[in-house]
Amino acid sequence: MSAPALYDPYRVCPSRQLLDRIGDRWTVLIIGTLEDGPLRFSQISRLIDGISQKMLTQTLRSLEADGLVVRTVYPEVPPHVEYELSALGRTLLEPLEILRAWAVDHMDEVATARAAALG
Amino acid sequence: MSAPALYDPYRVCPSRQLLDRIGDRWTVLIIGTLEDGPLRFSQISRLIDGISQKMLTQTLRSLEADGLVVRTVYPEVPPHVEYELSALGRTLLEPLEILRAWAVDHMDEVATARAAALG
DNA sequence: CAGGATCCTGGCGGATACTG
DNA sequence: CAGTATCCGCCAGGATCCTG
Repeated sequence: MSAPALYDPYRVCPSRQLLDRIGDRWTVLIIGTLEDGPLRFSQISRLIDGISQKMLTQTLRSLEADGLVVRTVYPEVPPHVEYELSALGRTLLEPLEILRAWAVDHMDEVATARAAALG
Repeated sequence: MSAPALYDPYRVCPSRQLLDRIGDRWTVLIIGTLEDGPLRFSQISRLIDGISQKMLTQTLRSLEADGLVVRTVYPEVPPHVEYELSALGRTLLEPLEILRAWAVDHMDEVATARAAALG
């Protein structure tokens, strides 16, 4: 790193970081499950069919590091860990809902266009 | 494909497709450049510093196939091709702006949390 | 000018096995 | 229960060269 990068996408606009955050395959799904309250690791795992435990752990850790999710460990045997949205994380729910609404309203048009593009 | 996939993320919720669409590194940036009107290939290329010509072509083709962008070829020499947002594409601007607003308002908190997570 | 075709690499993410 | 550790396939995406 002799010189600063001429092009650092993370400095172009702050929304780039957000898009990286929510663009991955699991983040939004996990946030969705936590919308109604705290859940345990195994509960999230069961709610999101198809997620590997590696990716669940990894994404939860990342969400925690970003301050979007709070992780609470109850010192019991067997272990009991709960995850819940932080105040910051909850502020993200509304933008995501708006995005979801757009998808519900327009993704059939996208699907139609895509199908037409093939024919 | 002897049996249908038990877990097809594309059927879980329509917003998954949208997130795949806008989650990649270039889609939103390209849509952003087209917000104020049609542009030529080389103009977009110059506005988005760091994009390879392969990814620009590929993403534009994909946006066109999804009906979000309209591609117009003017039969001239040298070639003249313009890209602009479709009506459908323009409806996506508002949700994206809301997301961008969230990023502007809160990404510093995320950055702070992330920094604290390291120490 | 606006791409098409190729080669190549990093790292996302799945599978599996093991642990306190 | 809630993870950690390891191996590995796949492909998004960059670099490069070529063309109508």
